[in-house]
Amino acid sequence: MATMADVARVAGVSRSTVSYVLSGTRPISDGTRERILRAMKDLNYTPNVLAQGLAGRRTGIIALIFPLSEIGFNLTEFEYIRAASEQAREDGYNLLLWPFGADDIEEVRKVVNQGLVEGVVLMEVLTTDERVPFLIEADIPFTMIGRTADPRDLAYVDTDFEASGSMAVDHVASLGHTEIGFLARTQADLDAGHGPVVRTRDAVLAAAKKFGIRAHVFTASPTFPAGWDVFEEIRRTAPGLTALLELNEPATLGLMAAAAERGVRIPQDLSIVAVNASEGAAQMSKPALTSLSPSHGDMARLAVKYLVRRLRGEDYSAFQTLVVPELIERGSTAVAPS
Amino acid sequence: MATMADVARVAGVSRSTVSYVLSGTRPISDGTRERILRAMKDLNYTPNVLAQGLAGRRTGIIALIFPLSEIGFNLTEFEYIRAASEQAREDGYNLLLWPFGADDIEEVRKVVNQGLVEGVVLMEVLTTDERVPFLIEADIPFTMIGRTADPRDLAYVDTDFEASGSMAVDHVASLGHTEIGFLARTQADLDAGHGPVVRTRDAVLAAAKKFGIRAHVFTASPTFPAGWDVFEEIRRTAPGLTALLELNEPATLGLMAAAAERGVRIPQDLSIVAVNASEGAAQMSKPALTSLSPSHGDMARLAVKYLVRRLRGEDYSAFQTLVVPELIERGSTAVAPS
DNA sequence: CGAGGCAGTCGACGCGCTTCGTCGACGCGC
DNA sequence: GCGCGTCGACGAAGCGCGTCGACTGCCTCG
Repeated sequence: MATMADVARVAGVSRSTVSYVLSGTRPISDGTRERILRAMKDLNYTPNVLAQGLAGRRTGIIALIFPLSEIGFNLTEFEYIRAASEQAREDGYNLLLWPFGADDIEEVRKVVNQGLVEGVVLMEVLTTDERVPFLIEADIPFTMIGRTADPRDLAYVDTDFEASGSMAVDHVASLGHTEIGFLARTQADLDAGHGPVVRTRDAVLAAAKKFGIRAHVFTASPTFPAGWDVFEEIRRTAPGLTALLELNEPATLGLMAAAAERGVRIPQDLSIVAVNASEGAAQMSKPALTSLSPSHGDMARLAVKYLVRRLRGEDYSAFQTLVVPELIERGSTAVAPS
Repeated sequence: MATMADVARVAGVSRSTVSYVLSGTRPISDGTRERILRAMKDLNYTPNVLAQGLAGRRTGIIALIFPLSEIGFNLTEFEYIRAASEQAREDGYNLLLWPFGADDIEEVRKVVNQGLVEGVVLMEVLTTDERVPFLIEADIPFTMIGRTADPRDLAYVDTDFEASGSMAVDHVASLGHTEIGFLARTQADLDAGHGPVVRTRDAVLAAAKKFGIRAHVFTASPTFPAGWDVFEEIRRTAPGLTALLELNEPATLGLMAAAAERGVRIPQDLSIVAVNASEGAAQMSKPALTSLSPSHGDMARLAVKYLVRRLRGEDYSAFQTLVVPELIERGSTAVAPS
């Protein structure tokens, strides 16, 4: 591992000169620059990130904080992580993975104080998320995937759940459905103020009211068997229900299996709209689900880009994006049965 | 951000003394230790990782290299990543995510030369994987999830696909099936020497031969529609087939949908065994899949543990684990139809 | 009673890099 | 011909920490 001193010696210049050709902070004549670059090539030189970080302030590392307690399978999370790591690399950053429970905030402070990380991408942001004021107060640059209740001047990328919910209701209303359900995740998620679930539910209920449609809310843990159970619950408590909007793919798959078992046909007897499902997940059933699917990968990439630009000193007050997904009709919605 | 010098000043000792209580390298009297620890608490001191890394040689960072080209959804990968990051944190390490194509090896060298990373966990190892000799030659400590054709003295954790394949065949043979199929992933994966697929296929074919069972190999990309297609292919080219062993959940879901459509009942008309599917994935269908499911999370955790122990200087020649999964009968296998 | 040993502490150097202040050399205008 | 501004390059001072050598008492042993 060659050091900068080696390069300087080989090129016959001082260390600082080498440093300046690397950073471009000061003018260097073409001649010396050439010599230095050649020396770097010859020696197979790569700057030591730690030393750079210590001396300057740039470490080239950003962290992705993701919640570790989630149960059930979650492709969305995976898409976030994969896309974020790819984007980070494309922007010349390393992506550190920090699995934190929403509670151990102090841990975050600790790790940040280590000086390793320049900025942070927060995912699975709650509408009231104590991590946010914490990061602000700690003066750590960050962007969010998701958003708090009032993300005034914070940088974020999120799905427009308000729009999604009302679009979903529009869709089933136009098909003539008059009694619908909304399948959320666990009651705990609702209580915790999980943004996607809460926002979508509220939008669905509001839109339903507007259309004069009866709407029920159901909860289920994101697992296949839970979906099975919730199907029974629906038959029992809302027998007239003909359309279901859902934010819970694993349970929905279970629910569809239960429906098939019971002879309830989809979409003839029951229409289903998947809100915020990834494309892949929406196509993972039979029939494939009519869905509102934003590209979670794109969202994560954008959040990383925002962070990088913020680290470069750009004004980030305008780094706010709400993605309005398109409604894609697949096979799971149809005109309401008479 | 307090520094070590601050702590020393407050505690009324020299910097080196502070350093020694941190590392425990030299004896410190209880009195001074107490004072120093108190000062650290008071100042909210956290050692600067970069400086530690520069001065000593420990950065407390390990990297997880994962392939970025994979298509389709892959819960297994996700489980690896999540579990690895959690384990790393439990062991006091930070986990860096490196999405590398199998080809851009030189990138790895570059990033390693940056001095940031102490060691590497390699996932999705091919039977012939050029990254392995590269890492050996570069003298970078690493462990693998998966293994090369001859992982003689390398540290790895992998599923025992040989055992899995033959157990799967045992199972269907004992149910009286005499013509079976093996559903792999893409032909490209087979050609590339993708360990799980190749090893399982070979084991299945060998076991089938032993039992005098006819065995066909099918390939499909890991997507729902591809499974649909492969079902048709099976009907066409192997109409007598009554059991399918698979290593491709997305396609299997599609295949099952196609089967339902065609009136082929599972398991009465067609038995299915999922090899190496995660528990969650196996339960994500109707009927749930009889499967051989190792815990991918545990495997990743173990790979990280091995790496950490290797970094601590332990002899790693015995860090080799082959996980033999149990066969769990769910609803997708039955006695062969007559 | 003196030599040796050991627990406990300090100072200084170096890890590889950034950056600020400085200086030599050159070209220009008057 | 002299002074001055510019360009290009240099040296040195840190960044926060690990670690080696050395020093100081004090205890032990012969």
